[in-house]
Amino acid sequence: MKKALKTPTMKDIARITGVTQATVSYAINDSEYISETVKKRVLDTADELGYIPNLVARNLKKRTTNTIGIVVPDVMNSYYNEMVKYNEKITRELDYFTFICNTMHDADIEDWYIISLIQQKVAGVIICYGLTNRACYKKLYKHNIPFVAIDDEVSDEEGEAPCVLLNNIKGSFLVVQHFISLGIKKIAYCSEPLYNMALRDRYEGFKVAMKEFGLPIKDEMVYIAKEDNEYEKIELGYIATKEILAKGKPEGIFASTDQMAFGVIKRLNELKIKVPQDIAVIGYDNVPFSSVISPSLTTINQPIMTMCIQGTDTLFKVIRREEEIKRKITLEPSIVIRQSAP
Amino acid sequence: MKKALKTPTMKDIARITGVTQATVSYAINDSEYISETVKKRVLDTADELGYIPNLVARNLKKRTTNTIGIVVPDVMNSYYNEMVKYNEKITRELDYFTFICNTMHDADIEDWYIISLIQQKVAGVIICYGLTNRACYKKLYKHNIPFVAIDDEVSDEEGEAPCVLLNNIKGSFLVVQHFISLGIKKIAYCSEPLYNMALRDRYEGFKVAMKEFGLPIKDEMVYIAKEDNEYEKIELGYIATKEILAKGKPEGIFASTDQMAFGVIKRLNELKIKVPQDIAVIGYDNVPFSSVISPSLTTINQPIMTMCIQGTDTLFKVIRREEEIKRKITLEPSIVIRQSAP
DNA sequence: CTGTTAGCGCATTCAA
DNA sequence: TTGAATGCGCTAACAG
Repeated sequence: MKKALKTPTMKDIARITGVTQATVSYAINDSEYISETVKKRVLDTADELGYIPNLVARNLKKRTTNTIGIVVPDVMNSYYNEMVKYNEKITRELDYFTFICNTMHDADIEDWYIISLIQQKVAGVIICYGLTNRACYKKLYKHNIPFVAIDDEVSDEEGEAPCVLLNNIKGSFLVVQHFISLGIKKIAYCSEPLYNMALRDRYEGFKVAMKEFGLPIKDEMVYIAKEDNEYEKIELGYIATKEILAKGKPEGIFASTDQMAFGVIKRLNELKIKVPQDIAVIGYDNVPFSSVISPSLTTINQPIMTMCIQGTDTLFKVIRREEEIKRKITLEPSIVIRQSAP
Repeated sequence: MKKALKTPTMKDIARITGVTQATVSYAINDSEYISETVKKRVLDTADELGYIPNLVARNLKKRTTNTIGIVVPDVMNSYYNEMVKYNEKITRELDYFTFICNTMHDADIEDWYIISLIQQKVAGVIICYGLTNRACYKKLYKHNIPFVAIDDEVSDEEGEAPCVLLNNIKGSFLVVQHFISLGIKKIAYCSEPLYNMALRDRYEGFKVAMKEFGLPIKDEMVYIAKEDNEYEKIELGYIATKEILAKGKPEGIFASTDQMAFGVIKRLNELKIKVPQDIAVIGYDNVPFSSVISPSLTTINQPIMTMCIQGTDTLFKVIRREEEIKRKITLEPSIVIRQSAP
């Protein structure tokens, strides 16, 4: 059990200052039961020694940590990393640390991370966009780790947990509605694999809306990717467009994520098909780039900041045992109209 | 000191199996000095109880942890988050955990994170794109936390550390060279604030190359943002373009990052200025979107994957005390020619 | 106010 | 091979 050079501990400070280690602890933790003079002496030598508290020891003693885990499919995806950024900020401001858990929708990686987070004794976990491996929810629940799910619903059987939900059904409805308001009825749909509830709901919402407006859904106008391990999301949209155009002539393409929509537009641009004149395109997520691409992308905006604030807020309430919340919050999306479907 | 419900510990397993806690430890850690029969009994009850080792305790005992910190300016930036993703992957495969430290170039946040990482007793730190607060390097060094700097150089005075460097001077040279090969001599330069070595070197490289090719650098053709707290990078490029066009008529614009280049193109598109016919644009970083935007972006490619592998590899060598490395690795960039400057 | 004491859960030395 | 004992560095009763 070799180890780095020793860093000063409370014991060292105690020895030098001529008090007990407990007294040092009081001083460091600014206890009210300690004289100013002793405190000053202790803190001065602590300073001199460059003392930095050992959180591992403190955590062991307190039987809890000031770390949380954030589980996310892919930090490289614009939509997901926005979530990471906001959450990191909120968490940091509460003096908590964040373990980043990038799962790539892989059930085994999810499992490894959840187990490891439990071992690390994290105070809580934020799960963004759902877990492929549903058994993981049970593990967290069983081991008493508070968690919130953002944009995914956790059933009571999997472990009661607060959720911040987005009305994805409504979002898809807004898309179809907008297409129709443009006089577009031949609408194609493309999506990455239906990994999580959000994607399933978007697809479901599309079907519901089409039905509601009395429009048929033709199989050849729907492209749901099987596996995307080999492709980037953008590439997926590109491929989807190829497939769709090979089989039919839509007037509008609804991509279930902006990333895919970028691929769609890329392909259409290459084919010199005019967007939106020949084919209009609508995405979903309103990632920063959607306003940069040309034509700029009409898309569905999600209140990500609000989702994070609500989610983190709820998580910390549970961590602090202020409430035993199982509340579900549902937020509403809105449509952002830009050039690709004006 | 309230606490969550108790989870089973080695002691519990010991009591139930009728052995000592030490024996349980042997079994769990697969020690060679334990009989198969006892080991099986122990592991079985461990399983039954759903035992999960407490890493906090283990870490305290071993006086080291299996966590590292990754310090990065902004996970929402495509260029930076690629680094996070690769590093997370490599680190996870080594059974290590990653604390994400998002600094937004803020010296205070950097300081908070570095101090906290020391408190958390991380095994090492990966610093991407440099720290604004140079004193932080000294702290890590003083507290004996191994670290590597990626795309930043750490002086010996700040604490000797291995670095993975990129030849940013060369990258800028390639840009200027390419402009000239296109017959473009009136080249404008725009950059976000010169936070780190990479950005300073790119600017420096631009000046050096211009000089080498005998071209003048006019003040009005250079836009270095002062502060960008209020703006997104893309917005910065947008603003920079306004400023530059107000003062002159460049034939080419060199943006020090792709993000800024996107803003440049956005503005030019709005003004119906044709890219590259009227003004050619070259970025830097080769982020995934650079191939998606239209016109697609000519840019400088950085071997990010290699940087991560080299960086992490070096860090873990130091962590394992295999070598006391202070080596500096320099990688070379290359130009990717696309439509914006064909 | 300060010292004494007792662990937190685990790994590891030394005996047996 | 297993048990007993020790301590990692810290917090928090409790006693004085």
